[in-house]
Amino acid sequence: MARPRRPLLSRARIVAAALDLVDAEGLEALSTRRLAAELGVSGPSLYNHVATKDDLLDAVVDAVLGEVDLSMFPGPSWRASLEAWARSYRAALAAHPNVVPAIGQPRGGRPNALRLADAVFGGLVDAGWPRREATRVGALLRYFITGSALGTFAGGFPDDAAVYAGAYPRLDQAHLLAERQQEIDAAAFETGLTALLDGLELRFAAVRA
Amino acid sequence: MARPRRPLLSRARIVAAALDLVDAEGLEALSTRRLAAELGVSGPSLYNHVATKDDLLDAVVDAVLGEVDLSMFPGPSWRASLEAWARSYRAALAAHPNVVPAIGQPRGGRPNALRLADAVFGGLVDAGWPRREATRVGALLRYFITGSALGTFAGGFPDDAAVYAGAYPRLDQAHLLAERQQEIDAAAFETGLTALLDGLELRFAAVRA
DNA sequence: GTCTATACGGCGATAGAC
DNA sequence: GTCTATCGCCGTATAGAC
Repeated sequence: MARPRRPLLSRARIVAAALDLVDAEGLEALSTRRLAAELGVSGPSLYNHVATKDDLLDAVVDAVLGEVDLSMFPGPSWRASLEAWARSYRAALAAHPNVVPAIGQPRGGRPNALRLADAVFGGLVDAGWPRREATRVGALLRYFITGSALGTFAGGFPDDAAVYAGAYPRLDQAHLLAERQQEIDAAAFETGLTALLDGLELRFAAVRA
Repeated sequence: MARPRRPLLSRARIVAAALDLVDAEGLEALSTRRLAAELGVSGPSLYNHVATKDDLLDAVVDAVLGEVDLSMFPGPSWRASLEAWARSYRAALAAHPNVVPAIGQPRGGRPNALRLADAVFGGLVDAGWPRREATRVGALLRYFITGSALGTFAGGFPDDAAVYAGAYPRLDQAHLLAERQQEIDAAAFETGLTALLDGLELRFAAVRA
């Protein structure tokens, strides 16, 4: 084959297939040859639509960010909007746990990351937050949400807690069991989100006074 | 050369050299061949002391966690201890920014991660937090700190903000400049830490009542 | 402009000699 | 516990067919 009458590939199709592959088999399974095979095409063909593998990975991450619901902005209460957004953000990452480790290697050029920032910033400013404060609040919530996703979905303690018995006197076995980790993470996210929003309410009052 | 009379390598020496290499040239520069060359040895020799490259990377991350100061536990005030710990944690990550993206791929087996968890959990319990709450508080603070490090040290928006002019109506140019990002991140960390601790004080009062 | 085939250098990891 | 040799995979550059 040479040039087909209609293109077999497109950036969108490549990114979608890459996300499917990562979801199904993990980040390690994403190689250009493997992905090309999945698309019924030869390896180097991808490079007509994608600059490098890092570029592709960035696009995959951005596709996940594109699933974050932003319909809560604008809303009647900045607190309620932020809370809904945080849960929606976390849910999008939870839907693609294998992608989560890749959020650690950003290279810029993620349109949906900016779309998120724009919506949150705008919502906060409309609710009366000073612009500089709104920037910080958006960033700090993102820190908490992505950090939580990383802690939660990217693995953690090994299953065999007995190895550590005695070495860490304050931790009991419950902390070290992988099965327990999931419920700890869910509860920690909820507790942290509430604490963060409570603290931000205090700040909002102080900053408007 | 065959077997030397005294070992040329040790796990500790390998991990230290790997951390130096990553600090100096970034994560991508860390290959078994390159690291071996740095140690004056042949590539496969490393495998006598390290199981896989992932094992090595885990050990490098754990070495950074080993630099986190924990002397604030136990302390007179859980809030002050937590605040000092958060800053010390962030400082350790800031000292090794190139390692930060690797915290997203944990595989377990990081003794210093458990050492941190043990100290924080113990400090909170001693201060009167119920055990289940203390577990969550330790986790949620870790989320915020690591998420913040990732957002801060692992790169972000591209330098050329003009590209995005108009597409994201609520963001002004200040958000998009890389130089601004550092001060935004520092301020967001401080704001978030204060909000989190304020919110946790409310929770502490409620939980003890 | 979009595909194919081929090729290069580097990678993580193993096998076996000393 | 180190060496050398080697394997199979990787990202991707290049050249050519249509």
